[in-house]
Amino acid sequence: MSQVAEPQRRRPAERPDEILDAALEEFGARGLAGARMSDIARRANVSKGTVYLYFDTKDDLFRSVVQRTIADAVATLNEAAVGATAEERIRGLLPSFWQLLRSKRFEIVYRLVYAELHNFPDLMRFYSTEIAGQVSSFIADLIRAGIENGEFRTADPDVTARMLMALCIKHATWMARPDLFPHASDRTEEQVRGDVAEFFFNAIRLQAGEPN
Amino acid sequence: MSQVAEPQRRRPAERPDEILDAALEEFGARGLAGARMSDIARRANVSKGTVYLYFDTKDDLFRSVVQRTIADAVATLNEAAVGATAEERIRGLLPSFWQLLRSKRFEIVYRLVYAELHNFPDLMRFYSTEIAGQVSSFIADLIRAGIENGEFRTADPDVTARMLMALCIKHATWMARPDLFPHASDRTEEQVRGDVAEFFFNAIRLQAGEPN
Amino acid sequence: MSQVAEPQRRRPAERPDEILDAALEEFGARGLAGARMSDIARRANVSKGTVYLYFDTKDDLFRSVVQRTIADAVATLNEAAVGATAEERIRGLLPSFWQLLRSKRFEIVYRLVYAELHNFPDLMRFYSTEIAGQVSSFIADLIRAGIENGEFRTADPDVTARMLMALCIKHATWMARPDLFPHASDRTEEQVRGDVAEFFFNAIRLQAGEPN
Amino acid sequence: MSQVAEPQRRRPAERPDEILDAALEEFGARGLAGARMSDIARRANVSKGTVYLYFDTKDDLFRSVVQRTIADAVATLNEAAVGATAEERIRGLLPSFWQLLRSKRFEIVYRLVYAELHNFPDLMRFYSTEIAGQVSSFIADLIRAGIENGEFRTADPDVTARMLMALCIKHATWMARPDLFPHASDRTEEQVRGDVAEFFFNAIRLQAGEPN
DNA sequence: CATGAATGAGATTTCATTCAT
DNA sequence: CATGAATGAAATCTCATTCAT
Repeated sequence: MSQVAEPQRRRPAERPDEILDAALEEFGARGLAGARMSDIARRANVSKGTVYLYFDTKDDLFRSVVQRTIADAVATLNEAAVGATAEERIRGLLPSFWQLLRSKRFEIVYRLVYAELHNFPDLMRFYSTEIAGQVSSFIADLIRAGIENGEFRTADPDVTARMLMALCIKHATWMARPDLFPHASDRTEEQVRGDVAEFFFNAIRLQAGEPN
Repeated sequence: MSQVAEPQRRRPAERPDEILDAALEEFGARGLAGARMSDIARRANVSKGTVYLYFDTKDDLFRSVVQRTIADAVATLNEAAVGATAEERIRGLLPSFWQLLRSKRFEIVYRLVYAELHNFPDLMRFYSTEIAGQVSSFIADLIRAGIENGEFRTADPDVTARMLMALCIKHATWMARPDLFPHASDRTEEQVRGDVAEFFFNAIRLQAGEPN
Repeated sequence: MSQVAEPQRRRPAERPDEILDAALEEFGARGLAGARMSDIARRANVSKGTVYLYFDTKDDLFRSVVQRTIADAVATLNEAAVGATAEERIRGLLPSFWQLLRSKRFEIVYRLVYAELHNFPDLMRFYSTEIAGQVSSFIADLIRAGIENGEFRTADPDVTARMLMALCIKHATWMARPDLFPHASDRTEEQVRGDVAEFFFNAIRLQAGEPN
Repeated sequence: MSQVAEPQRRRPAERPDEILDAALEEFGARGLAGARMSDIARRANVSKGTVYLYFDTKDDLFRSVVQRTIADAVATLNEAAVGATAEERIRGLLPSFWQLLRSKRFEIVYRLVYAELHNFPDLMRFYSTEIAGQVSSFIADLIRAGIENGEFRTADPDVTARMLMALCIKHATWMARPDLFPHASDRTEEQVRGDVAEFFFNAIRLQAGEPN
């Protein structure tokens, strides 16, 4: 009888995630110091007090935002790279790596990491081992295999892996900020990805008749 | 309404530059919102009020810091790239480009630009045309020449220029923050520069007997 | 970034009014520029921040102080002026007009209006139409009636209304500031009011046998 | 030979007056607290330091501004009031009194006195005895003579003098601020002065056949 | 659990005043 | 005498954090 359209009251289990989403946006837009707890709360549709129910301080919230995204990103890493040749396996890996780099969430966190991780040494360590380390050695392994089976020119696999990462990360950054970096505004997402792959394999592919 | 000032002892024309230097450091260490005008003043060995003698607001100071560095960087661009072949000319250009990227001042401003230029549309335009645009087309011209004279594989010169820039910028970034990006901590500055050059020219050099 | 707040103890709806009262006092004592937000807060028994919860800026607070008092004053105007003759009706109006002029709140706001309304054109318009306009034409109407029924000498009713207002306002001002204007320090409130009324009616009363 | 159009260098004797003039304007426009020493200096075409050569503090400058104007005003008082009857003598006095009240300088100082003299007890005393006292008793004397020679109705001369002052001051104020007090915007300066005089003498003139 | 009024430390900015030149 | 760069106390305003309800 008093059951009249009394809308959603609470969904406690989702609260923290909603707050983290809101925080990601605000930190992304204003930076750590510039973002306001009250704006984060408003964006998450909760009161200021509620944020403090789940996160002790602003720094703690920031930490959680970064950590969650890093963890998610690492999970993405499990994508199997399949294929007959090393090149095929690497080509298979690229789309999901690219997708990660181009996701809004990662774009923001990458920027925050770059700009603000100074004062969070623990987060810094976490980031550098989890992301930087894992991806790098994953790719390096594929390259090493390609060198060993004669597909690729002899070179330091780690060094070469970094070349690929540099190309991908920087181009993804540029695509994400056409305002700041209008470099490639004439090319599509797919074209850019193709450009990078072509360039990369041109650099490492063993040419016919070339001694290794 | 009453002070016991113990005022100035010199009045050098370098005041503004000293303040800009101090501001660069503080903005670099804490970001735009995080840096305190009082710390900037102290670092510049002047009082808080003096900063406001030369810069109207914090934002204005930030603007000036970025602008000055961009202007300096662009000036660096005049380095003539000399050499007989296109490859030689590009190799000649690399050291000064690399030096710019690795300079403390540019590293900081690049980070600030990346993190905070959001709210400074005019600066954004300035940056993207001055730096991004100029450097990019300068390199593209060299590559185009190399393609035309048969040194390099046929490819879009602009696309290829961006490959070089991506490799250089990202590796310079990594070298500047070994804490965050410990990728290449086993290699020296020169080795990294050599790695990048080798990789780049392998990708674009026209192989003997390869049709173009 | 860390506080040991020892916060609120009640949350009455009267907060804004308490702050307005405190602000009135401080603005009255020191003027707009001279009053300090911290003093206003202390006088209202709230913290500095609380004032900003209700009023955006100092100017906004000033505006509200003036506006509230003007609105209250205008409300006072509804006092019906009753009596058989025009003179009786005017005499009936005088006490409440006088009381308004002599109220502490109005005295202060009148002074503030006089000294600071320069920079608040909207408030200025509000004040001049609400107060100056309304009171003036209200009195003029009573005088016009008296002229028409032969009680008063023929004269411009608006001009005559202003004579009454000038007498009342200035004498009220003098009574309020015996330090600055020691003119009438030998006479009581009631005597002054009587002096003004006698003088005024002597000026406008049609003498027996005088042609009109 | 080097005597080329090298403009006015200094006129030390006039400096203090120029500064006082500038200060009057600024204090008038912004109030005591709102006026800035630097603006006063600029308006006087001198440097900030120069102001302090002549006046110890801002308060001191304010004091001097007020004092000079009061002294000038008092000097004006020496205007002899001549005429055969008391009414003629009073009518003769009115123009110069009105002129004083309507002078820009006095208008400003009167406002400053009203708004800011709080914190200057000595100035307050000076003002109230010099201006208020002198003018008041000067007029009262004329009225007393008129009562004694049968021109005016019997009344307290001091009380009656204040009536005249109230009428003049308030109307002058209104004329000076047509924005704030648009009361009499339809009447000319001369009309208003005539209105006041007519009204005043109607109130005090002994009517034919009226017992005194 | 959730709220949001209240707090107050601290940041930006202003400006009267000084004094080396 | 005159200057104006420099000072720093003090004012306005912000916002992370708390806690009574």
